[in-house]
Amino acid sequence: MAQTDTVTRILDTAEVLFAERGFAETSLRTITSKARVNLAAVNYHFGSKKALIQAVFARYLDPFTVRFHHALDELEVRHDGGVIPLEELLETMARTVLEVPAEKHSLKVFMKLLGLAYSQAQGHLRRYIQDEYGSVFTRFVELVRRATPELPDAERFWRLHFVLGTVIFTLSGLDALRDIAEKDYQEHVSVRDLIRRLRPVVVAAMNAPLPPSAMPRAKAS
Amino acid sequence: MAQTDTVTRILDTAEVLFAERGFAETSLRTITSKARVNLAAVNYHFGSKKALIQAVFARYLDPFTVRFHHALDELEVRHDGGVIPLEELLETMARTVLEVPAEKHSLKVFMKLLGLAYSQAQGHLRRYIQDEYGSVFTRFVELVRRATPELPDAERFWRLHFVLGTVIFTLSGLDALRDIAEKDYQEHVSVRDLIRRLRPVVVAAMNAPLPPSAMPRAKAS
DNA sequence: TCCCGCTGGAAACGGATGTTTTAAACATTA
DNA sequence: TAATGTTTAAAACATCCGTTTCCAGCGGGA
Repeated sequence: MAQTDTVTRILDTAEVLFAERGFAETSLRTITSKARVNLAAVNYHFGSKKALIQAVFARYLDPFTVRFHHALDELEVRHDGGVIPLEELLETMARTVLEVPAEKHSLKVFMKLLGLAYSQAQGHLRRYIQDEYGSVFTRFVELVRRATPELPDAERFWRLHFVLGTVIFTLSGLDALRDIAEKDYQEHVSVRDLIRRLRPVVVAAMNAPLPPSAMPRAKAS
Repeated sequence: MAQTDTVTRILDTAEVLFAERGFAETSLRTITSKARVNLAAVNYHFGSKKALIQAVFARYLDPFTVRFHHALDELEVRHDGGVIPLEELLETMARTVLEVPAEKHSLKVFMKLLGLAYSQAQGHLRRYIQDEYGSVFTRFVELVRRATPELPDAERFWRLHFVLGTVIFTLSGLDALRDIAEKDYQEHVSVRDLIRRLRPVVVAAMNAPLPPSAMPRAKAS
């Protein structure tokens, strides 16, 4: 290893550039020149650009999943197998998301990447994340199910994705929004401020009254 | 004009391809060949690829803004200059969004495009939309302000973007989500179903209790 | 000492991209 | 008819892209 490992220098540079411009708009030449490594190094170490993209995500998601699993284990123990309140579940998730990048990466970058993973077509990425990290999400959803027994399954499914949209959308577009907010309201917002604002909104969204059932033909149950 | 105008044939093809794969991932050659139009036609009629992208958005946003302005005019008249309830404002916006593409374009495409406009870096697009259509949004925000006087300005700003995230995120990723939902819950969801589900959630989110003030120095409130 | 596997550097490969140009046909209108 | 705007065709342009190749250095093990 030189001063810092070539591999990590590539990853550090790539994640920032990807977050700023997207995947297709970031060339390997831009990455390698800004990282001061050889162009061939990416294909040598990762094999391809797609693999680089996945590696960037893995560096965030791998520690996230183990931490989140641990946090959920702890939560289940503390509640003795009983139902865990929704607020605690959301709180735990938020805390874990905050902890992981705090170690040495940027939360902003992490969120932008998540936003990109959803919006950019990049089929391979969605599949990779689904296959590699789907199980944590499944476990979380099951716990949320027990915490909100009054919600029909389909309704809970959609609401979870509603709030997922809120979080990813807001945090991934944070810079632009923050600029407007600071200009108009002379108020500096940190990511933690945002999460504090997010909490009551998310809880209220999950607990909103059910919509009028508009099934074409009502059927029993 | 031939069978259908070359310009509209380009726009029709481009908007679908852009929505499916994103801007950078869609080449002019793909567009023109699928539209059965000459490659040079795009640069002849629009000048550049950037201008094509903006034209695709303009075809949706131009009729949207005039309709939305009219709807807001009507709403203000009906309430005699008084305060318009939040529910009616949201309802009006939803109705307008639904009406515009219904004429001859796809709502799904429209929503995917909006999602792309936010997520894809494409600085020029965000600037174009902001400059060209910012005023309607400003007017809407001002009406929402009067409808929610108890909300601090900054809080309302963030909550509006929270729900904006929910809507755009959900509707732009609709296809993927719908596939999962139908598989897991044997339930077909139309866009209108989704909006029905969205309404109580959005209202609850806007009316959520204020977060604990975490200002560095607490001030009486 | 020789050899081998790993890393780095420079260059080139093959292909795709946005754009421009030149040319000829076609349609519409004055 | 003449002029004008539109469309097609084919080719070339200049870049930029991801990827591959070749070779020089380097390390430690035989």
